[in-house]
Amino acid sequence: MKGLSIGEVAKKSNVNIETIRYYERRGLISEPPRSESGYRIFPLETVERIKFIKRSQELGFSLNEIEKLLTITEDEEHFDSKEILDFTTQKIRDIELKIHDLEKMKFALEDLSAQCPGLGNLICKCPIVETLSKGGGKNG
Amino acid sequence: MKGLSIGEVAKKSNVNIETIRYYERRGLISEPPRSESGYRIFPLETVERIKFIKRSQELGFSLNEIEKLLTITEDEEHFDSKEILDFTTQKIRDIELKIHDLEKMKFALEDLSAQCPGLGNLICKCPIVETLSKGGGKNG
DNA sequence: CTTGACTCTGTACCTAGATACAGACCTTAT
DNA sequence: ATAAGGTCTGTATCTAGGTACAGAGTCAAG
Repeated sequence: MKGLSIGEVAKKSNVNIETIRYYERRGLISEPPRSESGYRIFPLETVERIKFIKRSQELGFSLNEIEKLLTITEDEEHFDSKEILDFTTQKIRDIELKIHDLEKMKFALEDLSAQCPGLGNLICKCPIVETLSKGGGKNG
Repeated sequence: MKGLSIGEVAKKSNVNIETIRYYERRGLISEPPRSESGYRIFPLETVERIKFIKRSQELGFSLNEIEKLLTITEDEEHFDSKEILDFTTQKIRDIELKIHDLEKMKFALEDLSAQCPGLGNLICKCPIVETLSKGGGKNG
């Protein structure tokens, strides 16, 4: 049999079987061909696609955003250069802001661990909260 | 009156009033002092704290993670240098991976928009999916 | 001294994103 | 040829993170 069963895809991409069916229902992955008996037969790329979806969620994107990202880069049907350009431009900006704020968090944590170099019971007060308070994110 | 009413905090931090009470219940913000009549009186920093929480969510952290982040940087009670160091080290690594993957997504989107320079109906197929497929994230 | 806007507590409800069955049907190793 | 284990559809349930009342008290302006 060429292709993967739903169980194999689940194992390889490290998600629940039901999640795969759920993504199919939502249109995040396309309906795969079926075997004689009606079993789904997934192409290998499905695993990468699901990993991409999962990782994108961890980066703070919703399934709706991810769907948009995926269709805009793949769907040649209602291809519209202007729309793609607007979308990608906005998304790139979003991503830059995310990177920017993550870097601020990272620096704050580095400061924190630098100030607590395993010395025991030293008190260190390094409020991380301020890190995101000026510039960068939507809440500037 | 020194301090902010819950409505003022909601407006300034751009969240629903109920969200603030919810965060208080969850312990993400500490219980504020009350007026004679029982109204909450929030210190100004609460606004920054809530913005931090909201932004952190957009960066892919759960409220549990955010709570940990906040308490570890502020709580001097059960201060434990080893614990802080372990936590920050891990969190810094997480953040670096996020930045890494966001940069890959960004480059993919830049390629995409570079290939579709507003020319109309050109077909461009630049699957973003592959961008996160090797190295970096938890799913390698 | 009342009218409209806020706030209080408590409880119910909502959305996104899964997960978990139930009951029936394949498949495969013994 | 049968029992264990995978899969099917359809529906119900669950968690996280809020939101929305209801009913009662509070405050500020006219």
